[in-house]
Amino acid sequence: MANRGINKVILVGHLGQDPEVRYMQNGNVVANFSIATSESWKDKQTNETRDRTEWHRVIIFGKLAEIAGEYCKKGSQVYLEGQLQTRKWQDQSGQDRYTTEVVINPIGGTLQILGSRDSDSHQQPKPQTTAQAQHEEIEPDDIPF
Amino acid sequence: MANRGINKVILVGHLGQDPEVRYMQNGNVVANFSIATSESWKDKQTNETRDRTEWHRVIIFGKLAEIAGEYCKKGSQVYLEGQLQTRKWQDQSGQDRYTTEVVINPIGGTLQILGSRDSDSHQQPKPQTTAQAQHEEIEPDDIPF
Amino acid sequence: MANRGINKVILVGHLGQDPEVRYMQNGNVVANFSIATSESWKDKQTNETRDRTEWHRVIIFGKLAEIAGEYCKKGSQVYLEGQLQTRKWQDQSGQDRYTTEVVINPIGGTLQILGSRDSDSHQQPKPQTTAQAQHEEIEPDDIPF
Amino acid sequence: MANRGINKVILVGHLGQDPEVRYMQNGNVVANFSIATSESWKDKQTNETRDRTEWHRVIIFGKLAEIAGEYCKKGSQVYLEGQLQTRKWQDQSGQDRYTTEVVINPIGGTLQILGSRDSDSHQQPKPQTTAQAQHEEIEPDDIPF
DNA sequence: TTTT
DNA sequence: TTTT
Repeated sequence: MANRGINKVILVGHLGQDPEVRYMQNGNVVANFSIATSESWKDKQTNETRDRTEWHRVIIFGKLAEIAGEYCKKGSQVYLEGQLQTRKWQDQSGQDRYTTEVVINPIGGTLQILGSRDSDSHQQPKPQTTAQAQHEEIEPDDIPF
Repeated sequence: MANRGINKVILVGHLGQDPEVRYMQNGNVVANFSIATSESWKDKQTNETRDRTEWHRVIIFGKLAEIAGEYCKKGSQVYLEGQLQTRKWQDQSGQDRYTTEVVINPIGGTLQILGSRDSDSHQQPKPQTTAQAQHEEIEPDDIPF
Repeated sequence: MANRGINKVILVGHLGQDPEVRYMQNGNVVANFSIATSESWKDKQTNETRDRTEWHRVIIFGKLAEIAGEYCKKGSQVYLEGQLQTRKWQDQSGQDRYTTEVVINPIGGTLQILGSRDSDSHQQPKPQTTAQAQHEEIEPDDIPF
Repeated sequence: MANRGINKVILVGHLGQDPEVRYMQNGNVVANFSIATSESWKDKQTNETRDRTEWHRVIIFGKLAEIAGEYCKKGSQVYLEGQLQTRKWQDQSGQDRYTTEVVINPIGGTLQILGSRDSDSHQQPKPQTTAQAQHEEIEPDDIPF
């Protein structure tokens, strides 16, 4: 458990679709989704406003995957902390291909659902959906949000 | 402009009060507020749920201070990136005192207002208030949120 | 174990003194030290190079405290990840005082010793001393650096 | 210049090769290299120590690219902060391919060369080579490391 | 002093 | 595919 180096990704963005959750034979849970981060800037040459959206493939393991499955949906804004991982696979023609994903593990990873508070009127309080868990050993009744 | 070391703070929390904005004689703008971050956990000994809220003093300079003044208010949820700075001052009795603050400078600092989207019903879209600027040289009309 | 908000500090700097390590009656270990982060910049008015060093009080719990005690010393360069915590105490005159520290807990916290490689000549490779542990449950023989 | 979302990568690792630096016709500078981050852990099933090295493609623009070209080399340990970007390209057969890179821009990006201090003997202090620049507008003589 |  |  000694590491050499830091491999950390921090994203705040919106989910492009509902998470896909799979329950493994060994009890593990895995969730997948993509989230978008956008930036816009004014092009100094043309004086036009330009825009770029980046999509990030996110894969979550363990308790946070369950939380994602239950509380995140298409359009949810989340804060997450994970690490970069590039996976090798073969396409139909047998060629090597690589896909880079942001992996959120129970240890060191974080997921929080943001927002949930009506920003203009506070008259209608809603159930808070901000959530976080950082550890596999959490008991289900530990998730009070 | 060469640095030795990294001094970085990342916070997501809610403002405890409206930002206090001051316009300096030299045109600089400074904004102050405090934000709360909370964590709760189950005490393994007593089996009780416990809770701790941490308050952080935030001071913002430049364009981001103006944005804070205009778009942040008490209760707003924000993402911010700044650095730790401990300031020495004298109390009434002349004794040295120290206060640690999170300073957000135009270069390297970030402020984004989160949320603004109704998390349950998407029927009534609201004006987006998520915002960021990272650079002093931004023209006012560059802030489109 | 649900949290509201993110409270994260990332520092890279050098220790100002050897860590002070205390072993508690309950078996817990706590280490303290300060680390310096410096930045220098050219003052645009005076055209002089200016310099500022910031000192951060760090407190470490658990296995990472032991690692700090054994492998960090005055002058060591470290990467660390912790959270801000402001502690209230009373001075001799009974007045409330506050001290802000960077707390590194076994869960979510990180400590890595940097360097160890001669940056000028690569002829004499040295044993790598970069290290990290993020979890209390680490067995002692798991720390191979 | 308003952004929606946070896209941030923090890496500490060693360069796999000397940086490749290209000077563009318009005066821009671009540097490329890969850096490795490693983690090891004990497999709980087999009780064996396992190891995984992740390689990250890094691309740097502007002044930091020049710094990388001059001061980084194969084996250098660096701290860097950038953002994820996935680039689409066509392979020889015309098929779409995607490559994810960590992009370090002058604004918001950071590069620091770590180490430079002999970790075992402190008798012979060496010139500090830790360095950082965060801004395009830096004059060459601003880089004192 | 926030938020749920 | 998100969000404003």
